[in-house]
Amino acid sequence: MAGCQRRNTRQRQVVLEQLRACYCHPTAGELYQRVREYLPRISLGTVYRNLDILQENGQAIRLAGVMGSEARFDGRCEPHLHFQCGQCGQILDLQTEYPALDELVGTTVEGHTVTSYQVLLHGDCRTCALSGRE
Amino acid sequence: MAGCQRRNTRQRQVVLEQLRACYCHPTAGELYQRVREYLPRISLGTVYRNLDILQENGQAIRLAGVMGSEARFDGRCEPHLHFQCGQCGQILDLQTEYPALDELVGTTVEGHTVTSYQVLLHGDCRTCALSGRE
DNA sequence: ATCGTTGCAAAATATTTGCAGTTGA
DNA sequence: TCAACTGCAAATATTTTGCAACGAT
Repeated sequence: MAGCQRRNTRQRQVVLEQLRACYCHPTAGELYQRVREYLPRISLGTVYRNLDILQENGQAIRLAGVMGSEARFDGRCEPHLHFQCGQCGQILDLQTEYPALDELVGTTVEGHTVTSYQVLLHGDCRTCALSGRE
Repeated sequence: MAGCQRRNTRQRQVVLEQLRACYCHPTAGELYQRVREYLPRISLGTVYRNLDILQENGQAIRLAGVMGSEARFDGRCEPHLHFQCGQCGQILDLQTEYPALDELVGTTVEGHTVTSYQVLLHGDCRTCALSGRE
């Protein structure tokens, strides 16, 4: 179903809307809970299917492999840095820019054409650092 | 079991050995298959448990942001770029270096202390591009 | 001897899918 | 129309865990 004529369903709209409204890089399950406030009868399968389609459209990004075994999603698609705290697990968008990486997009690196990138910084977030947890 | 005295078991040795011997950034299941050639009675649970411990030890990395729903692992821990092909899904290590990011390690970005990072480039690999697939 | 580790099997999680009915273009 | 989409429920896939036996130190 990749090259077909997509329809603009209410479910797809609300999934995208709530993904964008939410700064927490939600898992599919978390997003499902939020979307259910607007579409109580939506199913988790539909959320997964729409997340796949939104990725194809370039309207969502999947962050797999971040701590924990659930994939997380981001509705902000301009390349930007992510930071994940090793203590609280929270994922944050950073404003800091890396022109060196932006310049790779559209070029070829070691023979491979680059169309986008993801950066994940690991460490201890300000809140955890201040609270002195170790 | 995080702060305990680790033992150097044969299972842990072989898991690390095969992770390093393998340039394909294997999933836990793929690694399990390889390790079984040497330790036929090892269980998948043990592979998962050892991958967790190796990550704690800084001897393995769980790749962030990769396509697909299984986690993938890398036994090469010096920071380096990864590239994943959107067509064949293959993940490659790149040699290209990005000092700008190395410099972030040990510093604070927007208040958050950075201890490590991962970069994943997306695009079309040379092989897929040459084979003209779209 | 101690206690971290293992294999096994079951449980818990997470994701995908078949299908019949619904709906957007 | 009619093919894309949905809800539901079942199927799969992935990861984690309890437990008794084992083995490194």
